[in-house]
Amino acid sequence: MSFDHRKIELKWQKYWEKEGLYQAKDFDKRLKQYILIEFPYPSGERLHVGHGRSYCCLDAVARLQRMKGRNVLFPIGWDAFGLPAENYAIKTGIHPSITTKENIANAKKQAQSWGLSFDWEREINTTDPDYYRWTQWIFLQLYQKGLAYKAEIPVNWCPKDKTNLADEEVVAGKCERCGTPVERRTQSQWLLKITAYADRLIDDLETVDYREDIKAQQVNWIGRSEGAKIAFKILDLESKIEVFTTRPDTLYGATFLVLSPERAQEVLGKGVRPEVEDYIRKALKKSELQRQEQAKEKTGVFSGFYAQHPLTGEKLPVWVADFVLSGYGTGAIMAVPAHDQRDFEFAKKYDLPVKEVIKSEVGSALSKQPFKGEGTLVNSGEFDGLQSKVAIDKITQFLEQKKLGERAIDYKLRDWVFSRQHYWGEPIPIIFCRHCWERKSEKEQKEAREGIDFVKIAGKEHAVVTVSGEDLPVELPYVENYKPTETGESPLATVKDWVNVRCPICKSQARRETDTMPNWAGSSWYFLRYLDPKNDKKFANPDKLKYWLPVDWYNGGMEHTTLHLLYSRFWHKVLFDLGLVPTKEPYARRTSHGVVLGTDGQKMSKSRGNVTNPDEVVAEFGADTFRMYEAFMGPFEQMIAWDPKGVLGVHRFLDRVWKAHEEVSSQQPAVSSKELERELHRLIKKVEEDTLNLKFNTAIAAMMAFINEVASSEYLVAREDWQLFLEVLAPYAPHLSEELWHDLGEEGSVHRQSWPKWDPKLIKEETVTIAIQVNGKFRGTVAVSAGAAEEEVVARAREVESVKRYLEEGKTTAAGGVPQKAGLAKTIFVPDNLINFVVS
RNA sequence: GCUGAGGUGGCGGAAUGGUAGACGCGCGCGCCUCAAGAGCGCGUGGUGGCAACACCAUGAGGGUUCGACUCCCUCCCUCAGCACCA
Repeated sequence: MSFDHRKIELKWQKYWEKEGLYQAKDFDKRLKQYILIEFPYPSGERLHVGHGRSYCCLDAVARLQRMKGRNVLFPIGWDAFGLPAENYAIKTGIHPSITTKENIANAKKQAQSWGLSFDWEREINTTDPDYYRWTQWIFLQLYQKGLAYKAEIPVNWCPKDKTNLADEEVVAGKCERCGTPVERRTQSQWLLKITAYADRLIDDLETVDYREDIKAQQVNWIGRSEGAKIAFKILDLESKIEVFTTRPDTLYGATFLVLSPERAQEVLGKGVRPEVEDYIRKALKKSELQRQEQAKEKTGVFSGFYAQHPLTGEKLPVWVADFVLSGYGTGAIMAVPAHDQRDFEFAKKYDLPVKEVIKSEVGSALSKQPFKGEGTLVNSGEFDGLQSKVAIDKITQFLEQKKLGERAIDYKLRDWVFSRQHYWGEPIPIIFCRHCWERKSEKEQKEAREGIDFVKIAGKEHAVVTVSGEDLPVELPYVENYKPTETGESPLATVKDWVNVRCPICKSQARRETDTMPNWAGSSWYFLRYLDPKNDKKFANPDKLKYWLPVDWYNGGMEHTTLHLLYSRFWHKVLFDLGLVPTKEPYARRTSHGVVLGTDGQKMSKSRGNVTNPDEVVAEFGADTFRMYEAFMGPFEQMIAWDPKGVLGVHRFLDRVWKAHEEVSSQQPAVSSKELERELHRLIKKVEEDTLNLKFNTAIAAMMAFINEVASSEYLVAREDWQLFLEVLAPYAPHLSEELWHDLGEEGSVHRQSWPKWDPKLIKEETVTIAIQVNGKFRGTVAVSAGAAEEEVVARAREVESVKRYLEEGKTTAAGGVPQKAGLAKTIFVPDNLINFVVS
């Protein structure tokens, strides 16, 4: 008969909670193991099967590690600031703090119904003032270190969400969240200087265990390239244009310069020809997306100016074109049409000269396409004949000597735009004070203007003053209207008695920063707060940080590789530099679970109607079935479709375990067969190894095979052996294994047992089946005692009927009936495994 | 274009130098049953053959090896990330 999960699951969940089974102990002598899953956003949609994949599988790991004697920390919390709660509030008028609370309560109930072994004592919530107090505090550390600054910059503006976005949040020119094309706007924004950490964010990847593609994505995103900055003098203007290139070896091939529209405006000023001004104005109005869409056809305009080639002195025309990006390098390039695809296309279109300076070995057709590779320099004065690699060095050196240029490294990574003009986020703990500004000496004001310590409000300069530590948190005030504004001003600006505040320094009337932090702020350090969630003196006790860090295993979604993962590594490194955390890297190991697709193989979405609700699965089949299916459905790191039939298969397995238990416990005293004992010990080894190597699917497959074996052996299993099996099952099916464990009359929890030790002697078979090959082709098997010598195996194998005829001299082989002489050339013998007769 | 991961039965997938297809789904046959959509048992890569058995088969082609899904080379395709990044 089938077991009734409803009768057992709640019972054991309550029991575990009462026993405090999953509480991590600070400073315990056992080896620590910090297992982390990305904490969920508590949305109205509840937890979905994708959360289940991550949580259920890592829960099995946590449970296994506990049984292996580790002091396991497996925490959870809520990443609760963000737009959905705010949008919901705008629609319904219900305050986000209320919906957030409800959503958390619901999600928590779900997580508990899955029997996850989280340490609920350490639960955190990023919207809790006791939590975001420290988010604000860390922001102030960044500010004081010069890593946070406010600047007028072009930002990515989403007209639908009415907010600006970090570069990382813009995908193909569209808002990552809602898909609306992003506009360019100039706004005063807070930025975090993540670029200062670019090198370390790349280099330190060497020290951590992340999957290849995760590392590659981070490296690509940061996009470091080495080259040189070279200065070109503009004739008739007292200025220079600096360009960045990774190919100084092609310098002699530069036939014109191109400025981005943004840079052109700066360098050339107002007095340019009308068509140039017109081009610049139009280009600046284009959105990111428009620029990308028009990328196929390059446009540009001659500026009317010429620059001087630093080495040849030639007159090079200066063009303005929007294929040159303002945000990369210096916003200006030297165009080498002979050796760069884009420059080539541009030169062809506007009939600009193409000058070959790199000869390829195979010869090239420069009339049709540029040669982009490395080769030997020609037409390059004294550098002729050098190889590209050498020339890059020599030319750069030469430029440095003549003070015409210098070695340079550039990154695709931009500083992180950190302020949002929204309600539901952490207030940025900054105050702007006019009086403090006026009190400054002229020299101080000049320094401030050159630095970052001032802000213009309504045309007037204000000093930037930090909220002092004891005034934290700056609590988010209650507002009537959460709606973001068209102007991009935060809704907080309307809360007059919150905005107007006494300056903490001079006590005069000042105003608060009304922007809030992006939803990535709270998640950038949450794994630290789990270590000491109730500390009201520090973000965490240093000794606890020392004991628990780094996170041993962090699992989460691939979509966070260039967002959350990069941001939190950055914050951690800043904290490390401040001596506030003991490790350079937060996460020793990072894995990513594959996305769970709908039953139709498409992304799950309400509009497609292919969403599986985990609660329904749990209600019908139980948490153990749900958990095991999540782990069994396929390779953990691979995208995979939800299959209701597969759920059924796992459920049948658990039924068979239940049945086996009844049979086994009614047939006592029984003795396990040698064969079964061997299988059991192999199972222990396999489940342990596979679980730690995230091969959850094969771990479960092995358990299934074992139960099939038990059934075919008439359930003759010794009670001790059955107990071992229940212990092996426990990490994956915690409720059922606990029920059956107690049914055997055992005291205490199965989850408190130590993980069974597999016996290497038992795993070895007494008799082994040797595969027999002739010329590498499988022809039969022979059973011999383990460790049998080659001579014995050869002798036995030769007698096997299916093998014999391939070895007899002068006999005809079956293949095509061609007569062959079978002379034995040699034999390959792999002990306890295989014998291969090589016949000529 | 660059970077990364892949390509194995009807399907999800096992096996990283040694008997390809574990385990699950599906399908077929049988048992149980008034009857099953439940359960149990057996079978299940393809081709030929009554059968024993043989041959073919891991995207394509080549190579290394006694032996290749696995290692090397060339090519094709799929997925993911980035992309006018100079």
